[in-house]
Amino acid sequence: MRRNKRSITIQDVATAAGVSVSTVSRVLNDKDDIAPETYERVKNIITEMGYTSSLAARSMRSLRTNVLGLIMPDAGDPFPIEVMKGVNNAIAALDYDLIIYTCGDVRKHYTADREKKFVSLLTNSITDGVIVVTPAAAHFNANAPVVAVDPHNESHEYPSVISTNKAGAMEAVDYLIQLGHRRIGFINGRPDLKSAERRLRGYRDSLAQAGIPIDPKLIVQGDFTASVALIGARQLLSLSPPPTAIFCANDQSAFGAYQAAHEAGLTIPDDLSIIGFDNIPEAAQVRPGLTTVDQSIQEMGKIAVQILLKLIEGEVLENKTIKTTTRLVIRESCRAIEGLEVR
Amino acid sequence: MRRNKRSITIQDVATAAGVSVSTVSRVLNDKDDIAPETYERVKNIITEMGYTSSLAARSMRSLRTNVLGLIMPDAGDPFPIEVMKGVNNAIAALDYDLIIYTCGDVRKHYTADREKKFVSLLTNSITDGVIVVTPAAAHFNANAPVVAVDPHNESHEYPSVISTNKAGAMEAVDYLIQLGHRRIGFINGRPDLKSAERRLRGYRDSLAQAGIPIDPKLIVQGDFTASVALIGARQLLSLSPPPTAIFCANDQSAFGAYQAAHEAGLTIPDDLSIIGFDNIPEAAQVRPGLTTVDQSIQEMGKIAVQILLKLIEGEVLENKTIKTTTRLVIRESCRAIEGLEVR
DNA sequence: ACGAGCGTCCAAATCGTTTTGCCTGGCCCG
DNA sequence: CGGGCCAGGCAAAACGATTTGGACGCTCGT
Repeated sequence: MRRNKRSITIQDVATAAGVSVSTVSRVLNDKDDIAPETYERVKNIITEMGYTSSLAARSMRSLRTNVLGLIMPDAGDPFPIEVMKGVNNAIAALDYDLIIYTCGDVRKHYTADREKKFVSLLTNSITDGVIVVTPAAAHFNANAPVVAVDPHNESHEYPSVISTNKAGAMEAVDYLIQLGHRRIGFINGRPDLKSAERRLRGYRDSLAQAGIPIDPKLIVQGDFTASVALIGARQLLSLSPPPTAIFCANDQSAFGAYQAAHEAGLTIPDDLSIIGFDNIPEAAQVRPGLTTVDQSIQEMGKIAVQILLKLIEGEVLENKTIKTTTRLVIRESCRAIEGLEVR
Repeated sequence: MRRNKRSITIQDVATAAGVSVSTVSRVLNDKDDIAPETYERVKNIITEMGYTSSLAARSMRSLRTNVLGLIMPDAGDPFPIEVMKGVNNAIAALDYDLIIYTCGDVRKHYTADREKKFVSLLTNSITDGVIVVTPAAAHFNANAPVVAVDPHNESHEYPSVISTNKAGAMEAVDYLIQLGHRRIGFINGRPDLKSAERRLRGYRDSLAQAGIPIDPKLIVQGDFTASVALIGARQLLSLSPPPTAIFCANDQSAFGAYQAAHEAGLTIPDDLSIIGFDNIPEAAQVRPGLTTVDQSIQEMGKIAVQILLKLIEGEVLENKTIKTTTRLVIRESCRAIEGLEVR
């Protein structure tokens, strides 16, 4: 095959500087026990030659690599992307680097096996620890700390960051009820995800609390994508009587509902109120602005980083699941009904 | 510090299977010269023990790692994200893995130095080649092939994938002119990016070709973000007379213009036509749907992968810059003016 | 004056793989 | 019956870094 031109090694630097390999190594790692002048000289030669130490060799020898890993589905789903941003921003300030492994579309390439493989791959060698977004596997044989963000289910061996899904959902539905809505549809998320289940639970509990009976026809299946939500929303709007409001398990689904409303000639919020979950950036850009439950996804990524660092430092966690609080963000997609005050 | 429990090595597998290390290695790499029964036995033990070979050790010894790298700014910018998706999808089908290095916000952490550092880091050891999105540096001392997507400027040592920015911009402005617009504003992109410059050039050329004089006040500075574009759009709308249409250097900027129109009480497209560039997914979701120049960003990522693979295989490229063609996508954000037919 | 202590550096071991060359039986063939 | 060949497997040498245990001069205290 291709014969690579050998790259510059620590050896080359050492001979160029007229010192030993180990001396160069201690310069690189800012050890003491080195004369200021040699330090300076070696340092210069390093930058001059454009030398970078091989991550492979480095991480093979020493346990610490100062690299963290992030494993996530890529898909069209904005959730992992937002987590990524949060993680990235949190890390940029630190003395760590980030390696992201993405496994492709959840529905095509991403399997629990791939996930496990990547966790092994990263923790076995290169990284000091990894964050896994919406992990499907319950067990990893990792060789470094693992933190999960929004895992499929909560009872796990690894610590995880999740938001108060149920409370958030209740807040959303409470808001709709307060606006006078009684027939409220729900577009569910992927049923295999714990977070979707919790939101459904919040929907049910909120209605029950208000004494509104639950109509099973008002609950349709979704999978957190706009396209499937579109189908569900059409179904909801074809009921008689149709719901006056729809609570969607995530913002993407809400966009699907927007489109269904558009197709049906309904204007939002006058004819139909819609509320989402997540508060992804697009929620603010869409017209009318989407009222939604903010779960500050980036914040979740940031917290995951903090936990991971603690674990790497050897600290023991007091509790393994960290909950981030949700918050209702009111924009323009909901409206009061039945003569209650408008806006 | 933390004393890691040593992970399972090829040694452990070897002793467990009662064979030598090298035998396990050839099983792993599907070499011949191995008895079917030993192959089977070792294979079983491997899965049983949940062994994964250390990427670090592997890539240190052999040149090929079957891992590609992607280096990109993360930022709030959807462009690199779309490239990422394209790259990822292209790779998922192949026998390669992908490692992504993101350098944080362009305006904060992302510097040419960091970029170079990452290229060295990845090419020196772990990856067989890397793709860099909107690279700022003109030269990398890489030890493996490098391909750029939408580089800051075109005259480079590494091959790059760019779209026909100027032609795309001309198509957009031609379209506006054809709709009867004469006062057309332009919100520029980041001036340090070649692509922005080319789009500006297209804007100028298209106007010149139609015999419309260029009013410098109609060109405002932007930086590819919605927030800065908002300021520029306000500025444009405060001119007298204001433009009847605005061409934005990217979709993000167009969203900024949307907001400015909203603030000014103008409805799109009746009072103001807006056209973008990129065709990011949000462009279809926004109301009214954004007419924009599609540069199929994901496709660019895919092409970058193809080129990179060729380089890795040792092929020589016929030409170093590959252009992807743009295409005008007409949605609802533009309208004919002055009694020309509507829609 | 002599050993201890200190500052600076080096040689060698080590990490977990892949790869190369060699060994060892068994089999075939002359 | 003996030599050559082949399949199957092993031992050892890389790869490029970090870490450990000294070595080698000096200075200083006693």
